Amino acid sequence: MDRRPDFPETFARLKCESVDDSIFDSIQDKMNDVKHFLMEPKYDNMAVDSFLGLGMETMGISSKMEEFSHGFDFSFLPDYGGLHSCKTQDGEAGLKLEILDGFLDEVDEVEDIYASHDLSSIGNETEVKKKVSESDGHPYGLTNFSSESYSPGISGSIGFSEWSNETVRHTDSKNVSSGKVKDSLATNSNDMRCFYESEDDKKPLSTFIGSWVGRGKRRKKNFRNTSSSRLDSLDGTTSCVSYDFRPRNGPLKKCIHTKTEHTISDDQQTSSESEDYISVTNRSKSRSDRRKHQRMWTVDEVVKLLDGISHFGVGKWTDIKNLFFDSASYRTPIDIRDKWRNLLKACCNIKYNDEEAEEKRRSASRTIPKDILLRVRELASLDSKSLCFAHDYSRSRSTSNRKKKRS
DNA sequence: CTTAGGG
DNA sequence: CCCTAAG
Repeated sequence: MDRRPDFPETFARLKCESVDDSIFDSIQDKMNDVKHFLMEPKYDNMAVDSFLGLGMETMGISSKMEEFSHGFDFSFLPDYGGLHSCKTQDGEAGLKLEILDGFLDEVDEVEDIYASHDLSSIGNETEVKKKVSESDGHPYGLTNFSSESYSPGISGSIGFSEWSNETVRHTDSKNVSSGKVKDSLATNSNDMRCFYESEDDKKPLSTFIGSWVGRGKRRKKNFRNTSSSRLDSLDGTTSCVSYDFRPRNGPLKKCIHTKTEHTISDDQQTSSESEDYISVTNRSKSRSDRRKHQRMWTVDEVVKLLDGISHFGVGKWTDIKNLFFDSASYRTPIDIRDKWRNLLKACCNIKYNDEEAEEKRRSASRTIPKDILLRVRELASLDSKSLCFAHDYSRSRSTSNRKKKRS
């Protein structure tokens, strides 16, 4: 055996490092060597062996595990058992691959955080997506061309082709492969569904918060009748401090305040105590509490919404949700309907161009691309109810303007 | 259960 | 985003 003198130190150092994330960091270089194996399922065992062997061949060391592991304690690998069990059993190998996938997913999610944190940096987002699709071998390339790329297939018959051309620019016109894959995309609803599912994860940061706090329980009816109301909606099992990172003009400080108080009180307060807590803080937290679970709508989501409306029509919110937001469990049909309503309002602000609308456009609808607003208007013009709403909305707003001016 | 409307 | 009423 031809062990190099520095070899023990290498692993001694490795062992000394804390278990949580540093192990992965240490072996990440080695992982690059075997990355291509991870992409090919048929190399599962090889991949795991190479991964756990830490590229011994390249270090000039025998690849025999028995020899290699002699004298070294690999128990620092959390839950992995010894190396012996790792290398032979398929089930365990699968487990390791899952763990690896988990790591990669984490990388993916973190990058998504950065990507979606700022809507204006869509260019960066596509960059990130490219990187991810390169690094994990998952067909993430699908996300590189946005839903606009096939929207002519659905909405073209209604005449939004200029919209489609317009918006491709917003997402990923740079992607070289985009056109090629786009051609291979059939536009029937089945393929469309797959596409949207793969396109799911443009997650704003609060997505993860949402998945922690569990939207399902929140939807429980009559939960207000329970003694501790929403404080118990987390079921006392939360160990994560929820935090809302979405960009906002409002009092973020206040928001954090109430949330940390919640997490403190969740575990220990009895129901009567929390009742007192509610009565004390009800007034102060009522506003922020109401929108605690708010999640920013990404441009892509709005596009999906518009595609859905042009596909099913206004009012078919459940259908739109099922087909276009199936993977986005946090968007209920009601949420989608509300977003459409808000889009109509934003539309009115442009349509009726008075001073206040100008003001509002700068603040509220500033983040909405103009082509989206154009498309909203076109869709609204096809729907009588939307037209009524827009008309009523603008009228009520102008009357309130008049009242303001008189006083 | 789904949608519409108000908050 | 939440709640409620109506179909």
